[in-house]
Amino acid sequence: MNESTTNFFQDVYEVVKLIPKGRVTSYGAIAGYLGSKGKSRMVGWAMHGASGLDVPAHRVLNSKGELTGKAHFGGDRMTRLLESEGVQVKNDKVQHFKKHFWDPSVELM
DNA sequence: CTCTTGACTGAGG
DNA sequence: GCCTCAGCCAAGA
Repeated sequence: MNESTTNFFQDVYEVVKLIPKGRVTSYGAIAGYLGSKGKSRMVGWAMHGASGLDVPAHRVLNSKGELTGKAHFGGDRMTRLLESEGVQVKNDKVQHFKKHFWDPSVELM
């Protein structure tokens, strides 16, 4: 495995694991915290590979607070997980997104 | 090796 | 609020 690319994926997993219960963040926020925000798609791809790992990918949403990755969890699994953590989800979108938002570049400093 | 796709984002119309 | 475009880069066909 190449260190350049694989490290990014591992870093993403680590950051996602640090997301507190009942909090959510965005692909772009993680990408921006690690390197360039343009890598937001790679964060999404990292989540694709996070399936089966101990990574709360359901806490990672797009910039609008929508559950874009919900389809990859199978049905409403992602929605249920978020609601069970105290996050209100309506029409595949997180309510009070700004309130639940967890920014690694701020929280982790 | 080339081309397309995609769990994204911000800017512009 | 919706559509389009450009930038980002890995994986699959």
